Amino acid sequence: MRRGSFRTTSFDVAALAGVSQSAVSRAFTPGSSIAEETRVKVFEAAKKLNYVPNSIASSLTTHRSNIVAVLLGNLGNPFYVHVLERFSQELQKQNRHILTFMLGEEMSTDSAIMKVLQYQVDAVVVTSAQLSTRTISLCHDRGIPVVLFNRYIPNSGAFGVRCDNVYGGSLIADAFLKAGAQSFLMITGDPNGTTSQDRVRGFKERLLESGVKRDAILEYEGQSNYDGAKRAIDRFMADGRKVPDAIFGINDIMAMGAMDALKVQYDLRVPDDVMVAGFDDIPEAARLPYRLTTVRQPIRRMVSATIDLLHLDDPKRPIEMASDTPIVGEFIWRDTILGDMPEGAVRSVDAQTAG
Amino acid sequence: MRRGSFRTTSFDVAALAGVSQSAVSRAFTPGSSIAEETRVKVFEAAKKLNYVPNSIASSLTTHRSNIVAVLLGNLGNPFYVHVLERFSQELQKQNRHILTFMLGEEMSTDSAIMKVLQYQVDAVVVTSAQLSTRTISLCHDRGIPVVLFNRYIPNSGAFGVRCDNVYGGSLIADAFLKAGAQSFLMITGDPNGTTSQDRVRGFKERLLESGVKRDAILEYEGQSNYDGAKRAIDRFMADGRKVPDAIFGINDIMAMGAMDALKVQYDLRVPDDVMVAGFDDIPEAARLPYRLTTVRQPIRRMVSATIDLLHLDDPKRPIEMASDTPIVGEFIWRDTILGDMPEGAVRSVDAQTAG
DNA sequence: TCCCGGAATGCATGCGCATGCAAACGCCAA
DNA sequence: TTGGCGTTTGCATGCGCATGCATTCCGGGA
Repeated sequence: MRRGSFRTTSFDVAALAGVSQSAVSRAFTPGSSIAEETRVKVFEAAKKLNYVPNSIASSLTTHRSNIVAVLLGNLGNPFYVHVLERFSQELQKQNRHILTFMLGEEMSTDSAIMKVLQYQVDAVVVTSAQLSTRTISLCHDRGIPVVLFNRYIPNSGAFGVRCDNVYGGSLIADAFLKAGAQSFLMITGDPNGTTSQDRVRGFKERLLESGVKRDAILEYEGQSNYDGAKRAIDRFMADGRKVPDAIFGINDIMAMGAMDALKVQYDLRVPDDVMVAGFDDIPEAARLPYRLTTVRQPIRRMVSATIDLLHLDDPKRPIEMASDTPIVGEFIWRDTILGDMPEGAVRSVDAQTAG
Repeated sequence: MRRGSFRTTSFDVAALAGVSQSAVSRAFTPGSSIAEETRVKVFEAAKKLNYVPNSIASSLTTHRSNIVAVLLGNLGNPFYVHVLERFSQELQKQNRHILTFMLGEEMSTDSAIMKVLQYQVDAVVVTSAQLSTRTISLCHDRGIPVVLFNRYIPNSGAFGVRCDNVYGGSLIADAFLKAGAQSFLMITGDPNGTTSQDRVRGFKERLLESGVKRDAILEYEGQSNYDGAKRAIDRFMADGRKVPDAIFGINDIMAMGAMDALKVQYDLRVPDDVMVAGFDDIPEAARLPYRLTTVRQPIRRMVSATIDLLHLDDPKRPIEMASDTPIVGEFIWRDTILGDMPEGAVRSVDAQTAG
């Protein structure tokens, strides 16, 4: 525990530079009142001693940690991997960093939030997870903004950033209808997630509106990942159902799982034997064997919007209820639906850039 | 800034419980000397006030943050996504959490390490990134263990946890040879990474030993992700090369990219027209359209070994040089190499469990 | 020459908790 | 009843830095 070699503090630097500890602190604090000359002296001394300011100590006085907690529920869906990557890049630009919490059997959302409070993070982003309203107010009481990414909690007063899933679902329905589909299968994910619910609703309602009969629309549920979709298709086939004209995978990774199962196991051609569409436009959906028609969730814009809502630069601002205006996603036309591109769609050869 | 409602401290709890602040602190510190009765009183008061201990303040005195920094270079390779997930789960079991650093153009490894030092993390795990030996000793000087995951730095005195990549490469070579391949293409990744280098070396040396002529082994380099491999194949084809008997993708995601390009763009059948193998055994490699023959990196074991090396529970222990014994991976036999399974291989229908 | 104002600096203190030390307490044996 | 020991408790202090306030310094204007 020798001082000086083991744990260098601002006092050590101050001594070497011949200034006070406050000066050292000021030298490392942008915008504080210090002469350029002094700053240079301090930096030189700091360099000699390999001094790095201790942000733990700094957080204790400033009440800012420059850490944002991100709760992740399902990295089995690459969408959230791209989201995480994007968040990290954006925040790092602002000299902020991410404390990750992987939710799962061993870590519920609420227990994660308790950890989050301990760590005095500046804000919390929640993706693919349920959250109780009580938990949210626990954060708000401490002045910690919480933003829900890609979901919302009805009647909770807490909103978030998301894509217009209902509208997106209806776009897929339109495209299938235009291509002449008459029987439909939805492969859905977590039934408690508003994301899946809304997409289903938008899709189904549009079909029904257009005169499709209720029993021409089937719904199979699976875990929200590749294998979940594959298994849903297996169950569908095992039930002896007739192959539908069109399958809507509630998200791209599930659409991909379904598509592979159909092609490899059941020897069906896409889109000739069965059409497929997904949702998200993850970069993987643009890959050669898929070329999946989908609705793009604009990751970059959504992440930026989320970070804006965090008010990281303006912590004293009271936490407001974000306006609940979903972002409208683009319809991305690729190769898994027959016929011509509908009006308003985008023909996309390339993947959405995640990086 | 009203006290009590806005920022509840151990003093507030102490007051309500009718004990001293120390008692509150002890109540929340496992193993400290406190009567059960007192602990209960404290917990009750804490609950009433929604008190959560401030781990920033606690870290300041204990010099332990229970945070581990993980530097990630390339989430474009799902291998590292699975690794991150696994690390997070393992550490969360120990009540520790991950501060992520995404390396890239805007964040070099060395600048990430500077941040890491600021945050007083308990340890650092580095994946898919170069690291200067000076940087490593900067951490060691502060008593922060650094473990390299899946790479090593020759002659640096710093080791890490990795798979025996040379041996793994030779296993692939053997399998190709046994299947009668005579011409070979390697799709390689980052030429500075020891991982890619070692796999290439093991593969190539075994081929040369077995009498394959040097000009029957080609090497095309690409970015270490799906598209990088696809583009490498495109270049290979554009160069007018004859399709080789066997292609070794230096990791699974590149093998998958290569395979898709071959099948979809060049209408080749795998393994009939060209055999393919990868490395890692990411869960994606087991998917239906790939069924990729590969060498498994045992993620769970590797992550556990890494965490052990961190000595998180025993911080005073001097940082030792880890023994540089690479873990031997299993050869996973699936469908992308012709003929029979070589001795010692494992026939694997299922994916490696990442979770 | 003197005075005033702004910039730069240092001093002292507090952020919230952990912990060494001493005091207080309870219990049992003598 | 008393002494002694082990267990609990509280007090006081420090972790490393940020910051309000007082002080010093310096230059320019009168």
